[in-house]
Amino acid sequence: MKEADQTTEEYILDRVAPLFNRKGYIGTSLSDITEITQLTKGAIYCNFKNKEDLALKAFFKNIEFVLSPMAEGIRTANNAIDKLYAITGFYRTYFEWSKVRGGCPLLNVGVDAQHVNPQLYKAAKETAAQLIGNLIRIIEKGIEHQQVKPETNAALLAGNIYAMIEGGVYLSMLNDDPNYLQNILNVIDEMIEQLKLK
Amino acid sequence: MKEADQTTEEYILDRVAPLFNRKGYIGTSLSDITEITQLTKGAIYCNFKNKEDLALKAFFKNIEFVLSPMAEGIRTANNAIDKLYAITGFYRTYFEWSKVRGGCPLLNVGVDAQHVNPQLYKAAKETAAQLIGNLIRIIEKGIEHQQVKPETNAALLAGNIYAMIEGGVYLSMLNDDPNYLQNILNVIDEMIEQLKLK
DNA sequence: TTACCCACATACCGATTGGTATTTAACAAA
DNA sequence: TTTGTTAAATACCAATCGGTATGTGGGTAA
Repeated sequence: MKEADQTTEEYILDRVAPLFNRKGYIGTSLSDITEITQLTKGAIYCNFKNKEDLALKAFFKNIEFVLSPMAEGIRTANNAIDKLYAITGFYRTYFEWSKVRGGCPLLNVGVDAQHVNPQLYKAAKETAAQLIGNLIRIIEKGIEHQQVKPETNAALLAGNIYAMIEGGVYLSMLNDDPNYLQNILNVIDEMIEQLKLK
Repeated sequence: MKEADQTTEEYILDRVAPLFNRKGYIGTSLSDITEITQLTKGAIYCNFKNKEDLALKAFFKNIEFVLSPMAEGIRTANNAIDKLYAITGFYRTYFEWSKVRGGCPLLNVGVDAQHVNPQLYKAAKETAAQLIGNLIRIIEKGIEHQQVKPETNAALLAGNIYAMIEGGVYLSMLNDDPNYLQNILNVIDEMIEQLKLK
């Protein structure tokens, strides 16, 4: 059941995080949680302050899980254009990858928690800001190192790219069809190609 | 309280629909509903089969409300390109317009209901299909009448446009900042401009 | 005037909610 | 062997959940 060197807290998070991602904060009940962990409320409340605490940590766990393969690809690429292609390349695997986890946690929590749980909503907002911030920095470094057209508006472009990605993720999840995301990634790749300094 | 010629059913839907849009299906309780309508459960269950029935009708009410200004603009335009511009023009008002209603019902229900309420999820899916279908038909008619480049892939383009719009809506709602949507609409407008048959 | 109908209110239902106080059992230190 | 600690189980709580059975009061038709 529990992996060898895993604490109970980690074990609970591992089992519960996908549940929160799928059913949302209110939709996930304590009995759902005790059922999937095969533990009792005593164990849950011994390791987490309350449901909100658990949900928040589950969100970060989900984000870390679904995004973990992206960092490596970005790091490996040694110029801005290739880093951007690494990002779209990662998102080409994202539909299948996040689907087993209940979809994109950023999209799910951002929509689900807005009028329901301020803390979770704030966490989603900050995560999105961080992702877009990373993208901005890549583009700006690209301009700095003469890899990207100097007239590029980094913040504008980064926001557009993430809007397109999340929109593609949304339509793909809604229709259970990876093509919506793939098609929008093709458009983004064309945009990246146009950024190149010839 | 209730408008003159309004049935109780319409009155309940009017008051309850924004609530469902904001808080989701599970997040909206019967006591929320009786509170905002100033009616009792007797009145609710006299006019609706159950909570699911009410939520479903509330969704369609929300969709009809937020999208109602779009049809007129499309109808008025007398060629495909102008109809497409009418759509992006409408979505330039969409952030403020849908915000008072609790955001985009298509996005909210599509994300919220997926693993929680199959009927609502299906309704969101079908609504999205209808919107994209309309867009496809406009583009295809444009090709037919030599207003749009004949090599245009209507289904592909329509899917991309809606992904971009919903992504922009998502980021704008998440950050309470209309610019994400505006910026992506600018990109879409550029795409429309390129569709023109010179 | 009476009888009926029906929209809505009231009162109640068992089940479930998130949370807590108490108990238990296993282990470590003495 | 005893004691202290602590993680987890158990038992319990008031509040709320969605839903229903019964009451009630005003309008309508006979």
